[in-house]
Amino acid sequence: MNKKEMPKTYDFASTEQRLYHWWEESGWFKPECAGPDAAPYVISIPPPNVTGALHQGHALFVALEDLMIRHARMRGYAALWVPGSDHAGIATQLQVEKMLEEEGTSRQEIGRKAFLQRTWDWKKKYGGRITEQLRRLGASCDWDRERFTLDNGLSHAVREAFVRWYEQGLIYRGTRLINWSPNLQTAVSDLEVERIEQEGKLYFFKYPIKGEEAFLPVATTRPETILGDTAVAVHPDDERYQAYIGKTALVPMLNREIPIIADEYVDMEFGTGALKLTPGHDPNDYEIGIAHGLEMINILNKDATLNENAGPYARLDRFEARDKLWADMESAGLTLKTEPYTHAVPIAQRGGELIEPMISTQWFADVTGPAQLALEAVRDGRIQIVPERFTKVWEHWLTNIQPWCISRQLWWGHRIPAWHCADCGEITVLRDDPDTCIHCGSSSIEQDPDVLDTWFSSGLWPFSTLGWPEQTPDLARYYPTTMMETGYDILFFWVARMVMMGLSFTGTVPFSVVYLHGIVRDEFGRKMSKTSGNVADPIEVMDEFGTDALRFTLLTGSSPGNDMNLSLERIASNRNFANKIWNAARFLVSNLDGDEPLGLPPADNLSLPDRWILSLLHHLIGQVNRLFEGHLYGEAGRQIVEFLWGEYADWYIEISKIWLYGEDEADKRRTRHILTYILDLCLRMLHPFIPYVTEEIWQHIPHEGETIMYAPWPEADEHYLDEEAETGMDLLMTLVKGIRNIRSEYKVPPSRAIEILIEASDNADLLTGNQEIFNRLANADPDKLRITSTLPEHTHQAAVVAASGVTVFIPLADLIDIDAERLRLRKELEQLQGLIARAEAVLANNDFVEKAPEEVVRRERDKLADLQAASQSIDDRLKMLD
RNA sequence: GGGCGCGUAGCUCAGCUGGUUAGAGCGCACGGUUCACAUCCGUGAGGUCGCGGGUUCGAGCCCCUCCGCGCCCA
Repeated sequence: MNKKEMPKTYDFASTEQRLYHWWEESGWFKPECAGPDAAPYVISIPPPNVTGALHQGHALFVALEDLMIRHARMRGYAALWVPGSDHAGIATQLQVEKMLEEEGTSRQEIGRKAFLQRTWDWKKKYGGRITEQLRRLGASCDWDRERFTLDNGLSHAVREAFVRWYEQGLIYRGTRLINWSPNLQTAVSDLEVERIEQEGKLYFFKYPIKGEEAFLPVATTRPETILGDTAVAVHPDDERYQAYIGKTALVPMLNREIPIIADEYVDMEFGTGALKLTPGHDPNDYEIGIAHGLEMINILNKDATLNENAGPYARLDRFEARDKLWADMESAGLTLKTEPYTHAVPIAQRGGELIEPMISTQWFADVTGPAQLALEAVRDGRIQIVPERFTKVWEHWLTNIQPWCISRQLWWGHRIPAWHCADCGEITVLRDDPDTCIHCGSSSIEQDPDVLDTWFSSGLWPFSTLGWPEQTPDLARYYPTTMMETGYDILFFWVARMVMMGLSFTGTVPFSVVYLHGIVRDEFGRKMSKTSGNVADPIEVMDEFGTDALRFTLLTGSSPGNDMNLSLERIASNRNFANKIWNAARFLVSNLDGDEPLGLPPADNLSLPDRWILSLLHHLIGQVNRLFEGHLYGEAGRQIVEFLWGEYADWYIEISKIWLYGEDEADKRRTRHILTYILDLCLRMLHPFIPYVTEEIWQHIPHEGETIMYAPWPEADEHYLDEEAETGMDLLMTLVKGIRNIRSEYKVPPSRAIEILIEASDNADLLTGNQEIFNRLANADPDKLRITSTLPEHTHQAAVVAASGVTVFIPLADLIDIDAERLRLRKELEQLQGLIARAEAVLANNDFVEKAPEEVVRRERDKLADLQAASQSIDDRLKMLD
């Protein structure tokens, strides 16, 4: 199309938005482009929070998923990438509450209805920000299919899912120990609780025994929970405390009577060996409490002050209560000592404040059955996890699955579709909002105030976004999806739940591959955080270096499942790479003269360098396809760079100038053809990595088709593999590098053309046929380049390069110091002899010759022969100098 | 306590099913304005692949012990 001038430097800033709009407006992100018979390839986006701003984690998943989708598209799949966002209950509600607070009001004050309206307004205003930012990254999502977890369709799916599980008895309302966030005033699931090490104290005190003077020494990290104790436990084998088992203890200060029990859970080594049990406020104690049928006492209010069960300590904050109780116990002579002690305390993943375990009535999902289905799906290979090692984590978590607390005391979210009857106390759960209680017919029913865990709706994402529970055409065509690409940190939160819910509700796995990426850290491996000030904002990075540079860095700098450190230097060098391709294309374009042949170059009449570069290209294509199959995208990208920069630009383009700047039209034509062909295929392979620069360049070079997005993905063609050409070029390149090295070491000015004499023995024809390479790449003086099969004359004052039986003499009468040259050659010889000794030893080993593959043995023999020839040349040369 | 990962050049990292003399980027040293590119080109220095053992004809890669760092689960 436009063969217009290409500027000297690739200008990503003026390119990216233009191309993105063009692609999007052309409808190329839609799977329908591939036609009705194409096999589908589908990815559901991991929905970012509507409240969110773009961070490098988003940039990484977009880079990876866009790579996968673009690759699939080029291979002819009906590639569908479903975008959308997540309502993020807690995060969003917090944002809006903060806004209300600034206005001097609160959600309680304005009420539920007004609050939800405000939140929707807020969502409308800011919710588009994140998707705009995803576009900026080049994400080729089908935006017409964009979804939001709280939109009507998805809410319908949530309702259906809830009702089904309820009907199956998997969802129930129960009173259990849950994680309570006093700050957020809601329950959170086990997964939303983290543990941090905190310095505290271990408090040792006396547990009085009823009717006796004796006491049982006990240690605890949280003395205030003493008020909720319902037993004291000792190990059944603990000789110290045998006499106490079965007796009754008195809760300090309250004098409540509690039993002393024996349980093997107790660690005799820890503390005093006696354990106080607070089943109402400790997960371990809770388990023991259930096993022993202990009473469960809740001593906390929702704001983490103590309640009436704490007697005189009621209404005190938990930490005040701790101090006061301890002081009182001290006065009462019940304390023993305190010791400094570091222990792990539970904190809220969001917010970071201390979580209080407490007994509460909540909605739970018993996912034991679905978990079993999820386990089987991975075991029998219907789902493959990449990297494979994460299957172990999967196994462990799902085999130890706990009930999932799905209710949240929030307003922003899917309200639980359950109605409580004021008359009979029963619960009504229906697909449509009921007017009356289905149990007693009373109309005094009220909907449960709680909403569902955000992950409950995200768990339905792969199918709810396609229309489930309706049997839509999209659901039929694009479900199950193909690939679930996301961070390993949400394997349980999200992936496991999608698999459980997918299998449970749709009867099929929601996707067949789970690809897990790592966390993006700063260049020294620290987690990026605002407080550390080490956040590399993707938007700023894209402004400075371009989207492609960021994408390519994320893609080639990471390997599956591993964290990556992101450095600006690396991004800069990838910006340089984009510019490098740009300039290679610029060179090509400036040497075209209109009517250019496209497609495969003819296999006959090829020069040695032609055959060589085509051979390398097809090796590369084969390699890239193998790597893609194994999801090793980063390695594939790195290998393409190596080829494009290291072989194509550094060698082939330089050599091509021989023909392009020559007189022979056929040579020119052939060279242009090959230059175009190779660049075209490389651009295609790079397009999924760096979509913008590849498209922009592709539009400048001869091509077929409207957009590179739909240019067919390259397949390796074995006919181009040419070992002979590779060997020949290797020799030529080795000699050129050797000559350049001599030039550099002897400080020959780069501009000075030099005399070169080559004793080529068997390779005379090869070298003579390609002698212009020496002129162009080593700046040989064409009039003084001599290639003979026997030793040339006038070689005394010369530096020497030797490889594979070829000896290059560089007569530099004015520059050569014979002693220095001798020294240089001796060093070289020594190195060669080391290698020769090694190769000889390997080949002398009968086991090697017999057991190693023929190919490996042959290569070793060839290597030895080459080394010996080179060594011989140098040895001869040294003798000549003596 | 259980599980997983990492440790390779000064820095940040690759190294796919074990097979030539272990690579890249950045940094460093030296040299470069010839018409693709100084966001560049050429040359070079720099590694006992954490330690020790084992398997193998052959180990950075597989197995075991240990050391250091990190993560997940309890």
